[in-house]
Amino acid sequence: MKIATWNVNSIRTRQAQVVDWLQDNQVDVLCLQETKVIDADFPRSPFAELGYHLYISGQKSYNGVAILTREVAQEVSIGFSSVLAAEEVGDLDEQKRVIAVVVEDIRIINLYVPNGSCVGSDKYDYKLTWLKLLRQYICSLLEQQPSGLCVCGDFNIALEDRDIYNPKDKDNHIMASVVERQALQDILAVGLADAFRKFTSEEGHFSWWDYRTRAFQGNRGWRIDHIYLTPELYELSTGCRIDVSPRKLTKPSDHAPVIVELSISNK
DNA sequence: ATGGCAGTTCCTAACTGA
Repeated sequence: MKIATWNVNSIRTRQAQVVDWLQDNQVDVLCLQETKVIDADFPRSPFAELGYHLYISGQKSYNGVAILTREVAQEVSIGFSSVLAAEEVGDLDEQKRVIAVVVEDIRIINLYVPNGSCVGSDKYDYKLTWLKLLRQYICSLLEQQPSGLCVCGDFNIALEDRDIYNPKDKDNHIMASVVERQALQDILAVGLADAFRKFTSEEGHFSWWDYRTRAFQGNRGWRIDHIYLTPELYELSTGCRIDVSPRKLTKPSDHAPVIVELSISNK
């Protein structure tokens, strides 16, 4: 079973690239972030024609998440409020950043974590509040999913120095600050492990490169797109890689897809 | 040190992203 995550930075702009990628990479589940489109305008048919079922939660201009699955999902849940009480969630579901499905008894959670803008900004506070709620959300789902969780998406956090091309002086930098990293560590401590780092320990592997500085040409990137697995699934994972090839295309997303393979029989 | 690019809408300017 193959599960992939990809921040496409507008599904309407990237539609053809995603279709091509799906044809070349026969994944069972594809989690998309930053679809940037309301549900009514999501380009469903090109993906349906490839045989995928679509589960989407979008909004105008910003954010937006979607999951494409080969098999019909056993369950679909949108937002934190599908799991947590309304008073806990507050307004944190207004931005469409969370969608989950159950496939092969595995719950696959697709996240678009807030960027946070600058350390100390209102958006940074929002990111930290959001991450605290995410921990509650994952804790609740852990209890009800004995077969395991796959928590993936654009986390907008590089957890370790080896995940950044130039990690110097990043303690107060957005996506690498000490507080953000600790917030993510607190989430992982509930029982999640990084699939990518099971197979690759060296530095120099990234999933995002800034458009503005021609960062991709020099591989000046960050690894901020992650796939985290509960212990049983982690043991069943047989590979995890970042596919940089779509980043080389004309008009690419600034992110590359990440794919994990699990040794689970496909029905 | 600064700004660089790309996407969207309130579309030829302003915003958000990371």
